[in-house]
Amino acid sequence: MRRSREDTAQTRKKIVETASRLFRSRGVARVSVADIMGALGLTVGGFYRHFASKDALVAEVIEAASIASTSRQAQTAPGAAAKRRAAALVETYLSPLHRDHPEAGCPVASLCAEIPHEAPAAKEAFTKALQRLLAVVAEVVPGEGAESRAERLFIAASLVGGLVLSRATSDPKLSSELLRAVRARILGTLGT
Amino acid sequence: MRRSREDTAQTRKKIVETASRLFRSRGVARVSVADIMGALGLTVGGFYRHFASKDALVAEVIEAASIASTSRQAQTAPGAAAKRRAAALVETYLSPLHRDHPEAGCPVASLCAEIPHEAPAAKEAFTKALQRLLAVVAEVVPGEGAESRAERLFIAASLVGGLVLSRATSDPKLSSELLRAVRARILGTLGT
DNA sequence: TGTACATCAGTGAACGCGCGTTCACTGATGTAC
DNA sequence: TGTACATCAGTGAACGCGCGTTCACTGATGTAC
Repeated sequence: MRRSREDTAQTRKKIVETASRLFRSRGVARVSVADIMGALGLTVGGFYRHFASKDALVAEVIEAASIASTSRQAQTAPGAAAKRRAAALVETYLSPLHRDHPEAGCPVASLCAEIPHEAPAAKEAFTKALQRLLAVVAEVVPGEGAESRAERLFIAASLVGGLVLSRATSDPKLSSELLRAVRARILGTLGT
Repeated sequence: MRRSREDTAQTRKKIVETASRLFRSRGVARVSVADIMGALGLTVGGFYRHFASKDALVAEVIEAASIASTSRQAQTAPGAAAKRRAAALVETYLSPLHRDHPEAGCPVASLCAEIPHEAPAAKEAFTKALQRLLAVVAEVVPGEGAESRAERLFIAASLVGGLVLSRATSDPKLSSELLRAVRARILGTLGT
């Protein structure tokens, strides 16, 4: 039966949040619309009152997860100097906690290899998510020139590459070694 | 009807090669057994004369693709000095050609984000593939100490991260910018 | 403010479809004598 | 070397299953008077 406007808005929000966690932990292709609705105690049919298709949800989820995770990151140690905050960013991003909890982590890292096979809307949402990640890095590695820009692109690539590889490795020793090495080297690059 | 031993061996080899291309370009979850057999002009049923399951094929494909792509890389400029060869490796790995042709490229980069959701055998095959990639980097960035090891892990993470992000971006300018920046920075790290 | 009615969030069953896997069957290949 | 037979690579249809999406239906909510 019909629900109140607040209930409707809340259901929509819950669908996005649940899908966001599921997509990041299990991948877009491995999570069905029924999985998402089932996790909320709802049935599949109702999904289409909120979204035109699964593809539409994917694009919205990427944006929501990206905004949530970058704004969380941007709030870390707001008063501190750039270098100190850079160290905090790198240590958080390449932590065992982040590695072991993709469902609450950076969507750029968890979805990057799946994106080339997704619908155009998802690719565009991902590109914006990557730009948001670059903006977070920019708050911590400021500078106007091409050199600073290149440094930020490099740091973003190293962060994502380090995290993704540490997650994919079945050897726990190699996995922590990767996190440690990439952390240390990025901080070295920054002269910290 | 029954085929000769050579025919049988060749069919098996073709299944692995075709799956290898398809998995790298479209992802494991998005390629069906029927897709692979169909691409060879065969029917699905015959697949199970060669492999116990799709999972078994995935593990074998990761190994085969990894061996093929690292041995190709190891043969580049065999006589040259390490630094020269390092530059060649970085430029090949982070080239627009490699970005635009995942089906013939590094399986570590094309499969890394899908691996956490695959069967254990695939995860182990991937870990070995990553170790092979590290061995290729080691030929070009030699050294015994923990520092050299950390440098190689960092380079591998940057290479994979740079390639994966350049592939996932729908903005062509950002994509080439990423390749260029990561290339330049890795070469800078190596003092080239 | 009270009432009659239109709206629409969510249900639950159904749709066509493609998936991984199985299986009885075929006939050329390989082998034992 | 020649022959009789067992083997098995590949066929094609079928299996149960889960997918994304649709739809007639329900009844509480929102709205128009």
